[in-house]
Amino acid sequence: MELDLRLLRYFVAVAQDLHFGRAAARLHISQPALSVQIRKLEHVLGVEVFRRTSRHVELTPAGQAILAEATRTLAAAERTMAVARSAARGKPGHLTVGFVANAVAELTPVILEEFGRRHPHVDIQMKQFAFADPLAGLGNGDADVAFVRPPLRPDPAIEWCPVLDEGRVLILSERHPLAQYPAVTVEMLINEPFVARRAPDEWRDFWLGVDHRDGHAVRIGAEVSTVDECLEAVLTGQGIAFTQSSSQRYYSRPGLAFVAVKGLSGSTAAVAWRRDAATPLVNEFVTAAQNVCRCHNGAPTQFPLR
Amino acid sequence: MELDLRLLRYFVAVAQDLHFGRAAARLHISQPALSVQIRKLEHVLGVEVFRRTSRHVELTPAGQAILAEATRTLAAAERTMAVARSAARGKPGHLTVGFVANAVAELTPVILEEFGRRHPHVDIQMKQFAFADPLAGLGNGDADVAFVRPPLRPDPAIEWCPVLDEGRVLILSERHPLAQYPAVTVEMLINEPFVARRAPDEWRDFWLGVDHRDGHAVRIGAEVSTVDECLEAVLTGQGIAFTQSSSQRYYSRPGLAFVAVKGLSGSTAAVAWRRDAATPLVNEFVTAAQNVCRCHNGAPTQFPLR
DNA sequence: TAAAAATACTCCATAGGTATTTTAT
DNA sequence: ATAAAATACCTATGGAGTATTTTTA
Repeated sequence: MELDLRLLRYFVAVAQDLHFGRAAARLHISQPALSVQIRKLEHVLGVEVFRRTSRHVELTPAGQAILAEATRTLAAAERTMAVARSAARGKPGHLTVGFVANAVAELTPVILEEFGRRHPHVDIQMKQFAFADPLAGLGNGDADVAFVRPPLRPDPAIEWCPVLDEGRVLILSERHPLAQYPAVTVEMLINEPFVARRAPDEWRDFWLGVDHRDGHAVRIGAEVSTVDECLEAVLTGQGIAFTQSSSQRYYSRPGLAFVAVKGLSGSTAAVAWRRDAATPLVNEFVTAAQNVCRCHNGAPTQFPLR
Repeated sequence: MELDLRLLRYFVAVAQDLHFGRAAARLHISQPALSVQIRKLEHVLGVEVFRRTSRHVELTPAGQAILAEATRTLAAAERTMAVARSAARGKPGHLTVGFVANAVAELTPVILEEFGRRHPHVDIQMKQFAFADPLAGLGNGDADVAFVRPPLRPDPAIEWCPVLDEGRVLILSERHPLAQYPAVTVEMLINEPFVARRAPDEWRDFWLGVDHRDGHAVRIGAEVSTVDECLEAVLTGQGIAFTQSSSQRYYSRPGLAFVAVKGLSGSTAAVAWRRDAATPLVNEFVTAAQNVCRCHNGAPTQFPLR
């Protein structure tokens, strides 16, 4: 019997949820169908990948090792599709650029244009990633290069260089009492419920402003995975949140208010890449990003807080 | 519709043969089934991958770009299977070691033992490659590290370090008149038919001794892809061939004679790896190879011609 | 005109659905 | 007692086979 990608997709889904029913729902198939396919995968691979009871599902050690490879394989397949799409558009080259939220804001199109001028034959695919993956696909090869925002878990395989420094501001419903203030302090927000980003700890904590709370625990009003979910939660009054100041220009919408926060440290946006996948194209892209950033008021670029 | 590995396997097979009928035979399916599946792949990818008439099949530019990615994807899948097999044997680590012919001869088991002593949790899979791939799987990720034999086409992604130097000798049928000589010169072989290895030019030419023929063309008696095919061709008198002298100890068999060749340059065996996939395990393996090679009469090890 | 790819059809293996049972907390 | 995974059984999509037609060098 032969391995096929469907089995790997199903495996990864279950590994993420550790729950057959929810994974099945996410895959748009029934739970029994998923159970059967996972058993088939285990037969093909010759190992149990999950240890499961009716109450608990967990990866076996073998499953953990296989998960890493399965993820890479699926990324390679994704890449094959991406290259095909590019080729279909008559572009022999291809570069997938990962990003989170609004990438490097106004600099994004400038960098793409700069790169495109030098490499007209390369098709660029911008691919957005949820907060859960602050490395924007660099971790498993889903992206060749990415616009990310530190803090990132230190990883010797990943290299990055800052492109843009900007402040952080508070977003809240315009009906919230604090929305009237021209500026607030973090102390004034200690007891406010926050919208938390579902992300690795260092990232989640940074955006909750944990370093500025003097050890006070955070009240969590909602958990979100994407920018739009975050704004939705803020608009419906489930909580408030910090965001990079460029959000004012990218995500402004009726009912949403932005307020300056005194003393709050800023956010850096950076271009990042894998050391072990630094192809000439990737290097060129990084160079383009650096050039653009140097042209805009020194390096890295600073946008005024409006 | 979703991509699946079967389509990629079929695609790669046709791309190799550029002939639907022969590829289908190699895949153990019928020619119409293969035609249908390739069309399905083209539909999934959204591009024509082959330009074909009833007389000619060739890759389109898109097909070429996609072929490279498809190969990588299949290699990743292979690797997933390999890791699963290792995990099934209770080994959390995995390393695929590519090699051609008899690798680094007597040093091979010594290196494996040395590495195994330091990394008992790692499962090593030795994988042999035909002459067509002198990089022994390093090119597309089929191997993590490999025992190869220069000359290799210069490739900035590949690094290697010599492990073993040995002479080259002549192999021929023992019924061949020259088999009686204690030694011969290349001049004596100018008009002899040779068994040629199906391999990239630089490799093929090296093993035909082209550099020692003063521009004289080589008569080709047979073309072969593997060591055993080569020996078979030599035994049946289709031609003679040069080989590394350790072949005498690894491939000696009834009817086969080995004769020294005066003035013929030697062959170097080396350990090689990809710069962009130099994981700690790979580095450790290379180190083990270097240590072993240093322990055996200086570096690289020299075996006497017997 | 001959070799090879494409089409037309038939069949069956298997992915996936629904209904139900088993199991562990 | 109950949530969740496994089993049983059924349906239908589509992969592969054989026979045939179309195409081009």
